[in-house]
Amino acid sequence: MQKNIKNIPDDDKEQAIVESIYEAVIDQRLAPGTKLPEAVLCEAFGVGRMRIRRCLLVLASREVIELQANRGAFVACPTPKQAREIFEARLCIEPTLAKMAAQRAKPADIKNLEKHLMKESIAHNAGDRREAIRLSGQFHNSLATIADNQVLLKTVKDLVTRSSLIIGMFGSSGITNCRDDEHAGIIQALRSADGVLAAELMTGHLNHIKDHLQLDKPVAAADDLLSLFKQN
Amino acid sequence: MQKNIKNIPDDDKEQAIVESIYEAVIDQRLAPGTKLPEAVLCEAFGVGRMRIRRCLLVLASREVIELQANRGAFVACPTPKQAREIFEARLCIEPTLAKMAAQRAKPADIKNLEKHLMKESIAHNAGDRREAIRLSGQFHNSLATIADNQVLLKTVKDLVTRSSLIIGMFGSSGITNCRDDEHAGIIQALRSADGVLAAELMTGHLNHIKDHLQLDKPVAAADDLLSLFKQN
DNA sequence: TCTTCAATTATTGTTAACAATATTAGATAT
DNA sequence: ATATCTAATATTGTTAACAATAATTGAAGA
Repeated sequence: MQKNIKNIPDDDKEQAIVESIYEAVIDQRLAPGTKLPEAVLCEAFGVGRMRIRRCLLVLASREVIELQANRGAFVACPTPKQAREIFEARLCIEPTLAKMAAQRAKPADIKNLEKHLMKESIAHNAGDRREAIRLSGQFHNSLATIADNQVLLKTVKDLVTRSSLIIGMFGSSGITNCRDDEHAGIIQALRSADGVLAAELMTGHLNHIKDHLQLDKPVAAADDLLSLFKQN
Repeated sequence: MQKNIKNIPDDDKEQAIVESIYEAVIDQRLAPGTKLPEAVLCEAFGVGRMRIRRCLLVLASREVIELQANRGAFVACPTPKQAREIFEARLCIEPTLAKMAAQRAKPADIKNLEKHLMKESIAHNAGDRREAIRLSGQFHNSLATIADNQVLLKTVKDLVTRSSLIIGMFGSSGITNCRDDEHAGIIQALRSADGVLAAELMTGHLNHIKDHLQLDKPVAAADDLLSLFKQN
């Protein structure tokens, strides 16, 4: 008889906390270098210190935060070198991923992407930079989802998250980073199941983002945290 | 003044423990499904339970082991679906990585690879399957090192490690999985700085490995694995 | 002999107290 | 006022005891 194997108890809750911090990083509500004190996070998420510490360790293992001895957790500050490596990794992975997505996209997938694109466009026109960044990251994750590969999805998700940090540190503040018309082009390539075109467009797209970075630029500082997570 | 920022105290030791378990998985000294009791690991590495638990969490976050609620840690048992996704991910990443390596390989890199290949050949001829698997995994990591991209290195390392688990579960026991002559071909491509060829050869190489898997092999259910490996 | 159930044992998960370290605040001196 | 050193505070890291759960054992019954 098949026994129902449970994961770590309240793993769901911890996963939710990790996810919540991921989201905050993607949305740039958590700037690079922000300190994440255990006590504050315990308060914010209403859990014990042990849980928070586990979440922080997972986040550190994904290099979304950095742990310093006896000093605590800080949102990661990617170096220019790391930024180059991350975008190089994205250029290595995502074009092929786009190709895979083009080969596998079902009509429902295309429809979802179109819906997504509209949201992007709205956020963009409304000047909601934060939402625009969030959605455009989500677009890249969506391709991994369509390609139906959990391994690559997780990898891309980490890279996209860290890209948000990079953009936060090295991005020209005035310029939108993911141009939604480029996303539109990729969707069009998926629609016509043109994998090679999708890959080419993705390469160009990532290069555009990368080229708009100023990889020699000073850093920003911290915000207050409790209010950020408090509305649970 | 540049302050010497230390990481988590004895982070080195924990990293060594994690690395040690990685190695054991790669070498197939730890079979899929093997239970990893905290007490045993504490004894083996001479550290407290807290340390071990942190290590296990990191390993779980990399999907090298699986944590089950109130039951403990087990070496991961990749499913056929996961196996396909992992090799698909490798096919997505490593050909491009090989291309990058070909563009960046210095003479010293080539020399190291040749030395490595010789070791592989020796292990292969000696019929030391375990060592052969270990070395051939290391070959793939070496390319990531030559490509000089830490992000991709870490990703590939995880994929190679999990590939060892896959080979352990689905591999035909008689057949060597990484054929060293294919490695030799890739090295030759690097030597002549032919990135496109290196990528093609890598694609073929990974496909060969994948094709030698029997992904519909009767695999013991997770529950049965427990009793299968109970050696305590 | 094989099942089933209960009691025991072993293992994992959590908590709270404590230790170690870093940060802050305050006093003193230049 | 500024800088420096020291004491006080706050935060992180560790430990050990305890709680919760699963695995094992053994007995009873079919």
